[in-house]
Amino acid sequence: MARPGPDGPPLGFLLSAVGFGAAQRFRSVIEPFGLDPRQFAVLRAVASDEGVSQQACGASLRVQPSRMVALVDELEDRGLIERRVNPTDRRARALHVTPAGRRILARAFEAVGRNEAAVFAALGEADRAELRRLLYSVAASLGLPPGVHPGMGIE
Amino acid sequence: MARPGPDGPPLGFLLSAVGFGAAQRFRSVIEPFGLDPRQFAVLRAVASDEGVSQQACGASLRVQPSRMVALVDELEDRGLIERRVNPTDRRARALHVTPAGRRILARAFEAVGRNEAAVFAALGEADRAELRRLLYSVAASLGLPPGVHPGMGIE
DNA sequence: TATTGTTATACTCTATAACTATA
DNA sequence: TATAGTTATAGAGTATAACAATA
Repeated sequence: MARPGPDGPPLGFLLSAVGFGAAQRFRSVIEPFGLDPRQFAVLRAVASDEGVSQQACGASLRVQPSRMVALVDELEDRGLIERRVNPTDRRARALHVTPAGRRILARAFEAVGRNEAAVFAALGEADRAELRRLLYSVAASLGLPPGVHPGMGIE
Repeated sequence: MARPGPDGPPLGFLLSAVGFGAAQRFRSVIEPFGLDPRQFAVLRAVASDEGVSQQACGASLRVQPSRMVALVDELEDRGLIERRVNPTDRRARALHVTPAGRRILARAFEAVGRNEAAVFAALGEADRAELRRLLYSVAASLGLPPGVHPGMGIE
């Protein structure tokens, strides 16, 4: 919400509102798989870095250690990831995705991909590239770290 | 967070992350004035519709009635808005911005405008218009109501 | 009987800091 | 002494539903 103008709401307001809408949509798309955005992020991070420690995983996602515990607890209780002992450091837990976790993740990815296609269906190839370029520019201007979604637990 | 690709994160993820970053920035810009985004929205809405009832204001912003009470309480305690009696319906409160409220709002608007200019400084006039057009397209695709920021209290 | 504003309650989410076991 | 993980506790924020006054 910001200064109103003759040509619609301010760009920052529009950007924030559309981004929020996209996040809401994403949440609803993965909800049928029993995942919320943070759980999805952890599952995806562990899948792409098997054996990562709990706190290292949290650090890359900007999630606090004490929140990682509950997050990993839920995923482990549902049999989607495992805590294994790290032979070189017995304080740390090596996180691994189970076969069931991979199946859920793959199906969720498909649903997310279908949703992306639907949301940006009205835009042609050139428009999507243009939107990506413009968003990167704004991200840089805002000082956002690349590849990290803010608001996951640490600011 | 969604399907990773060779040309960076998925557009939906990027959009959500940048939108969140813009919202965070907005929050930090108005924070020195003692306002959070919802208070700013209420103040702005009342300023542009003097005498509006509390629940009508909440409905236009998608804020629940019981939250409007606390929200208006705070603004009233700080002398920024007033609850007056509505002569035609004594159940309703007519909301009005006080002179002090107008001063705060004007100064906050200035700060928000300066921030907008800074955030989009790297984009030329044509790029801003393009970004606006693309965001409108996505907003329509997401089914977002125009002029309303989701996440203020009712989905 | 419906509506405006209000309050009370219970619930979720979160940060903080203390604790353990290892290093 | 420092670190990985865990747990406990207290606080903020919220939705829900009940309530009083008025329509």
